[in-house]
Amino acid sequence: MNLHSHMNGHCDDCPIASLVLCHPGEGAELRSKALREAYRRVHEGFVIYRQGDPCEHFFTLFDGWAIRYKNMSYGHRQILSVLLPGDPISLPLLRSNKLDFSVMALTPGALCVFSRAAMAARLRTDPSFAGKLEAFCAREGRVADERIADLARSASERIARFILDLFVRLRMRGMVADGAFVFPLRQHHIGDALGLTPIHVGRVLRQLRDDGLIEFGRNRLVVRDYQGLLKIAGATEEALASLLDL
Amino acid sequence: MNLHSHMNGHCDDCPIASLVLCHPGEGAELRSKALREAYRRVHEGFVIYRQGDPCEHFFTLFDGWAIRYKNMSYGHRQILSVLLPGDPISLPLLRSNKLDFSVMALTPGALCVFSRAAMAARLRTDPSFAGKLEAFCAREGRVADERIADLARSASERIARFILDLFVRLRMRGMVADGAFVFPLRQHHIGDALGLTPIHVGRVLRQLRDDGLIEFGRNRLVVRDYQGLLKIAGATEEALASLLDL
DNA sequence: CGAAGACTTGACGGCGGTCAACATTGGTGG
DNA sequence: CCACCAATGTTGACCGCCGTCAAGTCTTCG
Repeated sequence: MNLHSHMNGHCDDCPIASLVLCHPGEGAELRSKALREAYRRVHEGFVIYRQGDPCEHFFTLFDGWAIRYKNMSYGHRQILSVLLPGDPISLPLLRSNKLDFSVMALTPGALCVFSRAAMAARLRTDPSFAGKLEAFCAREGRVADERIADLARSASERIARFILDLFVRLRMRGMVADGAFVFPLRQHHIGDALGLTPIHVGRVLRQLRDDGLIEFGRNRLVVRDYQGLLKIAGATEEALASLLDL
Repeated sequence: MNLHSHMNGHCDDCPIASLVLCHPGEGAELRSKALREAYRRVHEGFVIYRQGDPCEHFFTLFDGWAIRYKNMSYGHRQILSVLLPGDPISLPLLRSNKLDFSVMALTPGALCVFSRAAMAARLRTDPSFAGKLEAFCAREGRVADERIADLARSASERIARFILDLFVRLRMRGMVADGAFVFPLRQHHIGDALGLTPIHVGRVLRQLRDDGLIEFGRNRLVVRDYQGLLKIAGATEEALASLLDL
């Protein structure tokens, strides 16, 4: 069975229901509130949303990887977060039709598309949805605070954390097998996310590989020594996990 | 008239009503929803909330400066944001009774204290309050994204931005006269906020002063060349202002 | 007057940025 | 099948921003 069979299905059958904000919930009454307007495949490099454009839709990334980024003064771009299957493209889209950042697909993938107006209406009438939205907002706040704390961390701490964050989030989604997962990011993406040059990212990754902590090849990364990475990151397993709780 | 006369007043008479989340709004019906349970003065250094403690209250900082910070591995602390009069101590307190950071008063000040349960109830029954909360959340998200973008900025860019942010926020509150404002932060606070050492903060501040962009003395800072600071920060006046829109 | 805290200054060193050359890979068209 | 090119990653040399350490000044406060 292909993931994309979801295209024709109802939200009730969503294979990642437990991860997403948009799931209508249990019960016949709620089921009628499955508001998905469209299922849309996107190709690698597709700009899902462009900074400043008006937009009347809300999206959940159903499949593939995406980045949320800002264009900075003189060409540089800052990656604000990496989006994985199940992540909302942007919670603020529920309230505003314009955003301060862009979102781009990094791999072929798929979106579930909702009407902003319908989501706003559901927010008013469905208390459990409102509560879920609050939980998602709170989590985004915790994650953002941790990124701000990166300001005082060294390159290797930032990179170890970055890898661990993706590792844990992918593991929640069942996308890790024996420490290994698909890894479509280039070194310049890691640099753009962490404020480092791709060259220095390469140096640190090489060091981590030489020390036996990770392995990587084309489009693939393996976490070989989880505890060792945690130590370099200056983090604990519990701290990492609680960041992502809802 | 002393600011603290608010202690005895009703939220209707709040002098910073336009800035705050907690204001009950217009009309007799809404006025009855002024939920403030207490007005509490705090001294310099008072820990308003300690990371991880359970808490059944929600707070608005009514007067004074405060910092929101995390204790990091080995003694260092990361300042996540500087709170000014009118700012909520923490929006996530509306949903969770435990937070991942602490909040401390930097100067003598005052809090308006609310019951979390009562605020949650108001959130369910008052759509305009829910909308206002969404707006505050969205703004915090924009501000956090800008801090994350600091990862790729130099020390002087970060510091210029930091000063401009405080300048604009204080000006909104009528706390700037002729470019000058009270500035209770020490250099080590700026360092803890931006991931720099206090020594290097001192170097950059001295440079900014020597170039005629700012002046500073004990507990006071003057923005002498707003445009020059904007240029160093790599920002525009509009970008700074729109960050803070509601 | 003594002590603690904040700021300044100078010397030194390392982390990470910059630049250039080169290897490798994958995609495209001949 | 091969030539070509673009994108990615690797390596090495060099350097500058910023961290570290230490000494000294000034203010504030007990």
